Parts: sequence; structure tokens; C-alpha cells
Amino acid sequence: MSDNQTKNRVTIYQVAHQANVSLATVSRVINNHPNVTEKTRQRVLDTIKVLGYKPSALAQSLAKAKTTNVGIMLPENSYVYTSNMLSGMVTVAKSYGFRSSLFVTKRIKADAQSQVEKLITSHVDGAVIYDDELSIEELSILKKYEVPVVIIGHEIEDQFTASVPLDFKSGILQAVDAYYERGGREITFLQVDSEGFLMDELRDELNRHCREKSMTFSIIDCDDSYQRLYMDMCTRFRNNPNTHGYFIAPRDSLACAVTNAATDLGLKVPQDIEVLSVIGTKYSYIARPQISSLSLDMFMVGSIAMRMLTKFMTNPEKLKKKVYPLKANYVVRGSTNDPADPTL
Amino acid sequence: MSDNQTKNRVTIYQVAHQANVSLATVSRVINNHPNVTEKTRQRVLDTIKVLGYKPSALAQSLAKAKTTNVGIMLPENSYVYTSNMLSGMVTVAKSYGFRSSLFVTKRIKADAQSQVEKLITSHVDGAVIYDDELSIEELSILKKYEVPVVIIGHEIEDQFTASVPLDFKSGILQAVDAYYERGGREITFLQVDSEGFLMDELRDELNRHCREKSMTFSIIDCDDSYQRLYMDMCTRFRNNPNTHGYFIAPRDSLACAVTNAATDLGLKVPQDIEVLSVIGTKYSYIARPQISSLSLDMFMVGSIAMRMLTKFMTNPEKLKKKVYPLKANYVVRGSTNDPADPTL
DNA sequence: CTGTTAGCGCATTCAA
DNA sequence: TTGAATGCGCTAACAG
Repeated sequence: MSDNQTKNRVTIYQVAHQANVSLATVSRVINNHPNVTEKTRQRVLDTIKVLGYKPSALAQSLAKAKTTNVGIMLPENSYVYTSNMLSGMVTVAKSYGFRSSLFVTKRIKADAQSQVEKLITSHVDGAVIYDDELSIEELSILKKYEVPVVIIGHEIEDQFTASVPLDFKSGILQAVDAYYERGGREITFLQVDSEGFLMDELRDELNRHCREKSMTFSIIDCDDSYQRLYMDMCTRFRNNPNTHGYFIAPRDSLACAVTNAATDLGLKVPQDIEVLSVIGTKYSYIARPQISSLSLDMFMVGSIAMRMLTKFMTNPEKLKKKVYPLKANYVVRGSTNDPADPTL
Repeated sequence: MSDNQTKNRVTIYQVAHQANVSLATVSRVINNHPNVTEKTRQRVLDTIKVLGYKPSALAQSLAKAKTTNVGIMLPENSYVYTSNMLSGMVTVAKSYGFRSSLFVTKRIKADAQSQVEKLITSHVDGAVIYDDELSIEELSILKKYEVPVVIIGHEIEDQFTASVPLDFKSGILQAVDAYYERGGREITFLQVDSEGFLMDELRDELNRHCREKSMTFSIIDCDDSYQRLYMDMCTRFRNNPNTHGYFIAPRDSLACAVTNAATDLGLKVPQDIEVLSVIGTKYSYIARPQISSLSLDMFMVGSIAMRMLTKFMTNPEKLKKKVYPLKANYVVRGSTNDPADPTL
């Protein structure tokens, strides 16, 4: 089976021979070059069909020094929002005629780096990267190979790098300030091990902000698992029946772990405790109580990033805005005490 | 930018020249061939490092007629369970040294076919396919190119095809029978437009089964959207305040649309209506009330399929079981009236 | 142990 | 309009 690629693959030579033309002509037909008689073009097209010839993207890429292949780099753990993002990227890439190669990275720097190398050896024409572990250094390898890259999450910009920074910060601060306004002083941040530095930055910023306003800011370290967090919160609430405060969870499922644990132990949400999910998905409004969250359509984020990349690859000078910041909106739902949002 | 691949790419020639050896020797070093002096090996390794040489997977693949590239084919719409499956596939592929190319298909036959062609032109060494639109015919093209394929969802087996059939049927029937035993007679099936024939088969089987037991079996056509289904169910329940019966939804989010609409309009779940989700994910137990569902770890499904593929590609005779059926377990939760499951 | 050579399948000059 | 020749970057015999 190791030779399955060659055994039965019809090559351009066979087509040429069968159609009584040179392989150059076949190549011209394949690539829609003008200088071919309609007659011979038809003949070639026919034998292509008869032989079931499919050009080898491999050989084409090698000869053209172009792959029509884009790389997509994502953290290994798959969440609803990353899969939405991925979906957006792949859909757009496909519509522009690009194939998508997926590179997943563990939350370890060495792995991220090795994936960047694979990106290079894979000869992708460009890449969209959403990976918190990757610093600018790692990405500089890519620059050397002059492969256009779009970074999601950070603001980076140079000759071969564009970016789609994501702003969750202002939305969070808005939510926290609203909480402060109505008298709240107690913030609890659920910290998952190595969520990436997007979330780390958020935590630090939040910490600073709370300090300024002299609110208490505590951190709960937790696993990235609904079940375990649910258990932990249950024991927590059981040991401390009059818990109150404002809980901030990185994602819907973890936010639900908090609301469910609270509800199941007789605490009222949002009367006793309030809960906010940083990255909201549709499960924000499917859950009961619905979760107040920051809303940003990650499918759209992925689409935009990939659209930027295609422009970047084919027409770099046309890409005016190399930085396209996106902001997540704070959407008030039932898990916080904010005055009801009239838009709901 | 169109020439970015060649411009700065260090080739094997440059390394050979710099290290004062022939390109064959460099190739040997790269591929860990034994017959190289430790001294020259080091010299080559050093200059590789200095020059920052990265072998071109493209040229390698062309020369070796092997790509170490696997194709993954999935429907375009991304659900939690497909992304879990994808995650499992990619993780395993990576651990075996394969890169993953993603091919997404619209729910249209022509598109599925064109993606199969891309699979061929892409020179993947093998592919895992989960796509309900693809019949055996379409897949036969792959056979001609002798590319090993693992199909998820259907039972197919021949020289170049293995499969991981998924059995949701027996679980569903078990649930429905239990409903029958406790006196229930009214089944309602939520049918999403072109969910694929996995779900279609299930519906037909269910219909037959209900007919046999003289239960009523009605179908509600609905969109693939939580929000719209929620609205539809709301008006339905409003117009019909004493609705009862057993609702079967294809996925958690749609099942939640039913339970939420019911609950929000004062109906009790599971006292008034019961709800079952066919493909259950963690949102089955995150939602309130929790959703009874068929449970099958799709990450595992993806992992298994990909592991089969790697065996299939490298050592086809070693793959004893070319069909590896997986069965989804019926897990009782709060949305149905089954006697409580002691395992919970 | 190392170098020479001939492809892999195709695009693209340059002649004809 | 077409064909012959060359090369993309690398591997794999085959010599030496």
C-alpha cells in the first residue's frame, strides 16, 4: 500500500500520449491557457475524462511554488467557540479555493514551536493562527519564510503579519463596573490552568481594576472540566451557605457549573450570586438561568481572519487595514443583576 | 508575494554546498539513514541549523509518493459532536506523525463529490470520512486511487475501506420501548432538513417500530436553529396547553429548545412532556432539566477511526477488524420519566 | 561511507 | 498553436 500514490494514478503523460499531444498542451488545457485550438482542447478534455485524470496538486505546487493551501493553527482542546472559529475559517478558505491544513498545539511552548515548523515544511501559502502560547518570537520564524500570517487575539502588525485583536477586556470592565455601581464589591475569577495569556491578561487587568476600586478580587483555580468544577462549587457552597459575590468564568460550560451548583444547593442566581461567562456561545442563552456573557460571533471572527489572509496572500497591497480589531459585547442575561436589557 | 515559497527557502543544495557534501548525504541525514559518519552527520546537522533549513514536505512527498497527510471529511455545519470527533481525529493523526487536511462538505451531493476529488488531487495517504451525503458510489472513486478510507457512521468494508458504524438505533428503540412500557403512546420526531441519512434511517425505523406497536408517530419539520425551534415550540405549546407525549430531537441544543419552551410556558418536563436527544454531548447534563440522551464519546469515535486509518495505511494486513461498530448508550436523565438510573 | 544520476508530476520558458 | 527542454526540491538506486 505504500506505493498507492503512484500505482494507479493517471499522469499528465498518459493523457498527452493518449490524446496525441505533448504534455505541455495538456498542461495548458488544465490551466485554461488561451493558446490552444478549440479542437485539441476538446480532444484533451475528452481523454482526461476517459482516463479519469486528476492533476497532482503536489507536483503543481512544486512547479509553481504555490500550494493553494492555508494552515490553521489552534489549541488542541476543542471548545464550542474554537470550533465555530474553525468552521468560519475553513468555509471561507474553501470559497476562495484554498485547502485547509489543521495544526493543533498542546499548551506547551515546545509543541507550539514544532507546529510552526511543520507549517513551514508543509508549504502553506499562508496561515491563520489562534494560539495563546505563541509569542512574537516563535512567529518570527515564519517571517523569514515570508509566509503571510493572520493572528487572532493579539495586535501584531508587520510586513508579513496581520491581526484580528479580540477585545474582551472593555466588555468585562463594563460588566464589573455595573456590578460596582449597584453596590457589589466581591469578584471571584475562575482560573483554568494555562488557558493562554489572553485569559491571563484579562485576570491581571481585572485584578488591577478591582484593586483601584477597592473591590476584593479572589481567584479560584479549577480544572477545565464542567463536572469537576460543579463538584468543587457544590462543596464550596455547601460549606458556605451564604456565599455571595460575582463569579467570572472563562466559558459557558464553566459558568453553568457555577450556576447549576448554586441552584442545586438552594442559592438563588442572580440574587445570591451573580455569574458571568467571558466567552459566550449559544449555550449562554440555552442554559437556565441564562448566562450573562460577552458575545462575539466566533464564526465571524474566523471568517474575517481567513478573508484577510486570502487578500494578504494574493494582493498584499490591497489589504489596507492590517489590524482589524473586534470587540465582544456585554450581553445581559439572567445570571447577573443588571437592569434588564431592552433588546432581549 | 506569489514567489514567497522560493525566494527565501533554503534548499537541500545550499546545505550540501555549505557542508561540502553531496545532496544525497544531506538527504541521508535528514531521513536518519544509517550509513553516514558521525562526523559528517554532525557537520551537516550544524549547517542545517545555521542555515535554518527546513525540508520541503512537497518535494519529499513527490519523490516518495507519500505525503504523511490524511484527509478528514466532515459536513460543513459544525456541531459540538462533530468538533469533538474532529478533535479526536487530529490528535491521533498528529501523534502518528500525520498532518490533517480538512474537507468540509455542504449538504449537497455535487459538493460532496467535488470534495472527494480534492481529496484525490491533494494526495492524501488516507482519509476519514463522516458525511451522510456520500453514498458508496461516490466513494468508489477513491477505490480507484487505492486510498485507504475509514467511514464513520455506515458499515462498509472492502479492500480499501474500513468503517466505524454508529449504532444509535438500538438505544433509541430501548428508550421508546421503555416509554411504551409505562403507557406512553405518542412519539414526536423533530426532523431537521437534510440532517443526513443517518437521521433519516432512524426516523424511518422509528416510524416502522411505532406502527408495529400502534403508537402514534408524528413528525415536526424544523430548522437547524435553537432560536427558531424555541419560538416554534412556544407557539405550539401556547396553542395547545395540554400537550403531552415523547419528543425526540437530533441534538442537545434542539432538545433544549423543546424543554425550555415547555418549561417557560408552564409545562412540566418530564411530567407533561418527555424529551430525548439523539446525539448527546456534555450539554445533556449541563442543561436543566438534564436531557436524557444517547451517549457516545465522539472524541473517542474520531480517535478510533483515525487509529484504524493509520494502521490501514501503514500495515493493512494487521488491521484485523475492518469494521468496528460503536453503540451509543441510552442514558436516563431528568427529561424522561424512566425510573432513575442508579449509576447517576 | 559518499557522490552521481535519474526520476516524482507538472509548469514554463524558448523554439519551431 | 504546439513541442522540446529545463527545473521545482527531494529520494533512491547505483556506482565508486
